[in-house]
Amino acid sequence: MSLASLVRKLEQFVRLSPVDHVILNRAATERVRHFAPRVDIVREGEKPKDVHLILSGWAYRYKQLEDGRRQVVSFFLPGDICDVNVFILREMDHSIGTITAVSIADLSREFFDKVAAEHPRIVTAFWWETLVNAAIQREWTMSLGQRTALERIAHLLCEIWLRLRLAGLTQGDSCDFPLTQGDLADATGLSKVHVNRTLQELRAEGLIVLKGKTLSVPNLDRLMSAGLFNPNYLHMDHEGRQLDAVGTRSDAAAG
Amino acid sequence: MSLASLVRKLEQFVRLSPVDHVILNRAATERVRHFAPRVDIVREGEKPKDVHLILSGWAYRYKQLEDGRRQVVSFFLPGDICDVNVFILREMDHSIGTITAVSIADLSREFFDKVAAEHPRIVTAFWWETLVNAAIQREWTMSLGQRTALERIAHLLCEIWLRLRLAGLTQGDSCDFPLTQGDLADATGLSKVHVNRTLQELRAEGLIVLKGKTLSVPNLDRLMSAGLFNPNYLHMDHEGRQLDAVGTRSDAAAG
DNA sequence: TGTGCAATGTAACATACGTTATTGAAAACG
DNA sequence: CGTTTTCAATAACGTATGTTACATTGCACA
Repeated sequence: MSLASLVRKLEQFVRLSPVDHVILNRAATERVRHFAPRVDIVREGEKPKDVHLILSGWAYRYKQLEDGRRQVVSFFLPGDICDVNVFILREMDHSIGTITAVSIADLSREFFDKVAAEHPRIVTAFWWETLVNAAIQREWTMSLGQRTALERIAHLLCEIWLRLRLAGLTQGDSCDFPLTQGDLADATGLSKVHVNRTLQELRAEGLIVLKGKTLSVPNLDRLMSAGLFNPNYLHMDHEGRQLDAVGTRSDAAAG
Repeated sequence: MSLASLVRKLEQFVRLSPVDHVILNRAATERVRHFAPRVDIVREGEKPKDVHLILSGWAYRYKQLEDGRRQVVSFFLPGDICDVNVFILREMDHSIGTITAVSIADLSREFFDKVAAEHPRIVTAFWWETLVNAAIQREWTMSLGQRTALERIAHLLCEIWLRLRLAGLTQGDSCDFPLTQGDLADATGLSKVHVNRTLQELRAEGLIVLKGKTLSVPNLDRLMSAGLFNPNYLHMDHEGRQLDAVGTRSDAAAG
């Protein structure tokens, strides 16, 4: 399936060899599972067994308090890897659930060990993925702590937009957008009502067109400035790719 | 200096060999730098060169918006490692500044390459550190998105308390606490005034004693329940220690 | 041993956002 | 193909937290 999104994304950063492609391809086709929308893939408290690669569909990571308050802490889009090396932890501290129908490939510990030993470029690529995810999480901290409701939502939409584009999943100025206002509320720490108000405001200013399950962004720059969005934290920089060199040395720390 | 805190922390999780100790010891003494309080170690936009190991003192990671709004996104305590492998990124997406006087050891890319090739247990230990830091960042997202002011501050104090204790830096029920109310405000996304109000409230309920630069926690359980604190995300579990090295299943035990 | 500046403490007032409730329009479903 | 459920929209009202302002304490350093 859409292993393409993963490869496309990783190759933004590190050039992968034909052998690397074969390895990734095998990883992505060996143990595939399918899930319905709005279903849990992994639950807090479970022992993490595999790492999950999202082949298609959207999912999220969330945490919940005893009294039911719930926070979405990240979104997974096609091509995303859930948590490289989680299996070294004893138990999950959060849950992962699907938004749409989702296909995932399970990557075993053995896969990672083998990759670590034999495919340094993939290791580097996975480290990049890990570091970017950490940066995204920091940016969410920033959003929740400092940005207003309008800025938060604009910022989140920009982030999703750029990530989808990197994965090759935007068409012109629009994209699939399966999140409900409730999802946005749980992700931004706002109430559903206020998310609604804020979306109206974004619409009124012509920053977004959001109807059904489709989002259009007529002018990304304007949306970015509404969200005080600085894309540096996504580390998408093509120029940075003198890091091809990275792969040729006996490479960066392993997994 | 207090390389002890790092080793103590890592050995909670992975047993390190005598050789591993030597390696870490060398890393921690070769290139040491000292900084005054309230000074930047690294600035957003710079090219990351080394990884930093905090030998002594407190520091924080923060991000800033153009208009000056500022968010502390994490704290570094003695024994913490800043960002394993950051040097694969082209530029920093945040800054790191000191709170107290700080000593750090700079760990080079070459160090990581060598460790990756020859010291799998250290690699595992560093992965653990990386995964725990990611979990902490998620928990902050949760706090900022869902917890009330009182819960947020109580939660943060519990986290710092447990991390200090793991590093061997608590004395009985009290510890050094160099954060100002302004720091707490920037970390919790609250105003200084409201942090002050909230600290008064925590004091009034006997949950904390905070005076000068010393914090006492007379009853950790009560503070934890005020903050809806569940320590699972810190992954301090000793039982999980049947992990010696990635891929190498073997004995439990440890010092 | 003052003197100055940063940190803490309080009060009065302002507001962005939450809560509850109701309605209509889409989807999902049997 | 009607029925049920979910999702979106909007309004009225409530509150946790922000803002501004100023007084007090503590501590670095001359």
